Amino acid sequence: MLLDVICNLDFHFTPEDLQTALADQGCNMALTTIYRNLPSLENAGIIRRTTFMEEQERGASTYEHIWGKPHHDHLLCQNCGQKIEFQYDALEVLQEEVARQHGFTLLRHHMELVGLCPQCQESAP
Amino acid sequence: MLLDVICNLDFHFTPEDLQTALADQGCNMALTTIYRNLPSLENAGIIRRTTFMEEQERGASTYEHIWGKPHHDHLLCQNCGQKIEFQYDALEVLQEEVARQHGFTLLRHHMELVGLCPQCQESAP
DNA sequence: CTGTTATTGCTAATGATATGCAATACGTAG
DNA sequence: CTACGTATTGCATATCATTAGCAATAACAG
Repeated sequence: MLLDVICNLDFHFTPEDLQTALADQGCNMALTTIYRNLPSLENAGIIRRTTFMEEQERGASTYEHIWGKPHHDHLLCQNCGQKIEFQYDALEVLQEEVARQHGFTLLRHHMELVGLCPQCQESAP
Repeated sequence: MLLDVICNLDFHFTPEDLQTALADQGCNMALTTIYRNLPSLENAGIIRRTTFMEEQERGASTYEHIWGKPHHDHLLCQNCGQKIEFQYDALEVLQEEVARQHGFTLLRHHMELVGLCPQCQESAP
């Protein structure tokens, strides 16, 4: 049930969002239970915790489902909060390069680009 | 006093680290006060909050002082927790490029590369 | 059907951070 | 130097996300 709801959510969600979505499906699950299950789903590679530095002051952490999706990072509008997924291989290559320069083996990364989306540039220039 | 201690700390610190460091200097400051002052220092561009996705589960957020230092990102060893600062302009250029492709004006970014440092590669291969 | 184990919900603990408020330090005008 | 208004502090307490304890229930094997 939890899995099903997660896979039908299109974007970033908090544990509470999940609870609401579950309730909408007629399934009343305690928040505790959700919190207890999220780590398993994360380890299983079904969801990923994506807390944005930019928003993390106060508020629950967010997740997104990544099952079957290719790796991506996010572009975030500081004004409207809109999040855009992108994939840019050249960036990944350069990150590898940086790691190599320091003798590191790169395992993963967290990257978040913060700016103004086209609409917000117009409305607040 | 707070400022002085911060500038003498070489690396990432939590609010509690600050309290300890202050106490070492004979200055007993309540944690509350430290929490109240950190945002000002952050707005003033003296410190920057650098919570690592990789470590954030449980535990206080960390800051680093950036006053007078050039922009940099971090390479983090997942095994020993060692943090290395780096600067790699080509990466920044590509980030700009990604933003442009999506019509965004890039304001800043948060990037954290996670891997294994040279020492930890040997000891845990 | 019955005993065993895993999962749930509820309530209460935890830990980081924020807030209310009274006490104190500070800065300035006289 | 002194009196007063403002800003800063400490303390105790609140808040909020997350976790842990535990008893009740569901799932499941024999």
